[in-house]
Amino acid sequence: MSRPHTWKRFHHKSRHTGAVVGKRRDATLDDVAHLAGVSVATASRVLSGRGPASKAARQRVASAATELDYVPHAAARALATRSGTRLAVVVGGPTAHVLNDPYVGRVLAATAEAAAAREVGVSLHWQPLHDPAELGRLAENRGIGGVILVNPTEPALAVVPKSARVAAIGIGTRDIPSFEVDNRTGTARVVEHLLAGGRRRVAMVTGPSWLPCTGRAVTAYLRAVDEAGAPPRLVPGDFTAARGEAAAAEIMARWPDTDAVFALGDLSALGALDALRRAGVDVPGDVAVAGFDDIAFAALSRPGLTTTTNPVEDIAAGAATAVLDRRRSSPLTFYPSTLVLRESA
Amino acid sequence: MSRPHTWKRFHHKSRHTGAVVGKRRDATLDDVAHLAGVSVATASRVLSGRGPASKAARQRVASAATELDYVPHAAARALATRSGTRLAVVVGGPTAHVLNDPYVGRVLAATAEAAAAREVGVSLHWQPLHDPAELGRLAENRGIGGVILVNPTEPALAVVPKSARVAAIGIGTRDIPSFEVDNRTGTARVVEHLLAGGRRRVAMVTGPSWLPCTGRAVTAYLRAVDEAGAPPRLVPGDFTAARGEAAAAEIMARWPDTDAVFALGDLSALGALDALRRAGVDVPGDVAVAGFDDIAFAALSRPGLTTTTNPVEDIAAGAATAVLDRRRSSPLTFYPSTLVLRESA
DNA sequence: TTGTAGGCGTTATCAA
DNA sequence: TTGATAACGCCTACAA
Repeated sequence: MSRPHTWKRFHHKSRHTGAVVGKRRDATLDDVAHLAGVSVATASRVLSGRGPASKAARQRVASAATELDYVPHAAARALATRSGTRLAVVVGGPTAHVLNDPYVGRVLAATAEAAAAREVGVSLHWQPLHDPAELGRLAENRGIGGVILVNPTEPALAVVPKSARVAAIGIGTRDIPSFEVDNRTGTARVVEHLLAGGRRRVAMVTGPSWLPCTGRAVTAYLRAVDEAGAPPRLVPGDFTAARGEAAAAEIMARWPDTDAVFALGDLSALGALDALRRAGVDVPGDVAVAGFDDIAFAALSRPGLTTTTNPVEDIAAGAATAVLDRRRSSPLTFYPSTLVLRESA
Repeated sequence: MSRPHTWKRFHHKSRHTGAVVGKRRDATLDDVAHLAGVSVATASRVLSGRGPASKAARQRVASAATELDYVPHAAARALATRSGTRLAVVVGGPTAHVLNDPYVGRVLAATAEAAAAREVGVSLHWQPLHDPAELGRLAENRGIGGVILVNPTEPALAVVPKSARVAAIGIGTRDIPSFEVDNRTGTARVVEHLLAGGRRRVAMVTGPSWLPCTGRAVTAYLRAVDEAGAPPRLVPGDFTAARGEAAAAEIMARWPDTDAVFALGDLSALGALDALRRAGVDVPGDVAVAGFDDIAFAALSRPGLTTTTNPVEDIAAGAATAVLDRRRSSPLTFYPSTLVLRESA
């Protein structure tokens, strides 16, 4: 209970008054253990939550820790536990330019917040399509405690070691839990809304074909129009505004009687909307336009863009906490996509 | 040169062929040292770049390291060197909502990329205005190797320990190097462009008053209009589209002969543009509108928004590398703001 | 210029 | 349930 050697008592209550205080050594596990009158081993068990500890010990260690304002040293813990010190966010895409996508920014910010709460950092990486070598190297990196795959491709999923702590957004496998926008339902809602508004010939501008979620949305679209006895009208897209413009022109040339355009991705929808209006088409009078994602500008465009809003931050946070807490989560978690009605449809 | 004990030779060339390989222990400094035939100390000196080492040793260690595909264990290094394992991005603002700002996403993504190259992670934090206590705690956290302050306030700057490795974006001090958009020049360019286009009564919608860069831009605006003999017309703003709308109404009510509106922040500019058009004002015929920042939607709006583009990613990367490399950089680095001409002005 | 050895702060093993 | 003690992988006096 008492130490044979003198112990430099460590105590600094209410340090953070806003003023710059003299730099003092931060509290260490030793400090906590001594203040609580137990061994470091016991203190460690209590604070890390693993291993046995008596009610009494648990109590004393806990109060000692708060008393000393103890914060575990992340690096030391990572070293001892071989757990890695950061969470890698790996984004699949044709070029490194995807890292500048606002969507990636949202995912990264939410991930970083969740990670910060657990004393871990985040790093950002680009995963070239069809070249998963870099991903393998990343997953093996000892500094990396977990990986969040954003829009991975099949080959990328295949190369991730089964041992790694991984979650995915966009598509997963049996071994890799994934956190998804329920864009099947989201798409259905949009198409149903268009049909309910009296539109009978609804065309769809898809997303890039390599993106798994594109397939799910297309399927949902085809099913919805089929059930309504409406003709399927598909045009490939890539989420860009430019492609949306071209797609709209293509649609009106090929099927002049089209009365609604649904684009997977708001940028494409806005591009289509713009192209239609420039061509003298009244939106939503002649043709309704709807998008997907509810980016900030959807509310700012004139007319406002009817679209679907997705809880990207929740999804990213879910994936991050699943990885960080090593939770064995269900292989597939869907987050609801909600229709947002504006003037365009 | 030779070890007394048997050494489990560690060697795994070309592991990363894309296939899932059997998990093998990663190369450690010991492995490198042995392969190079030197002590760990020497290997460490060579690889960390500090301390003396003979040409020969340097050479052998280097090739051994690449041969073994050696990557330093970030946690171990951080532990030994007390350097921290992640970079904190701290964003000042009225509410935690600022963390969802696309601008923050850009900064974070660029920072995370720069950090990833140095085996460190990034975490994201909100700094409430006028309550720097949390910042002090953060700067003391042993896990944090550096701090990047985004739009800090004066009290926040004051509380950062001088010892900490800190850089700022938005405003700095003598001790805290800052990396800035040259929005004085940027503002001048915009106003000059408006004047050159024949506009004589240019109103400005400012940014939030607590933001230091707002002051710089306002000063530049006042100077530019003064030099042209034009009347100063200032209306407070907060970067939001809603405020831009209200500001436009305010401007036209107060100074009906205004022929140009310059808003600090594209969202406000777009809001103003929208309000003007709804009020039957022709843009740019009657009134020109210009913004600042060149957000994605500036190009998508109709008419396209004339604005200024800023190298946010470069700025963030500059701040990050300055902190990570412990570079003693000049106290103030400006990045150019470039005029982007579109239809609105 | 080099090597030996002692931390850095936690966790985990193994007796007690 | 507890407490020594040996890792964990790297850095760095210090001595050679």
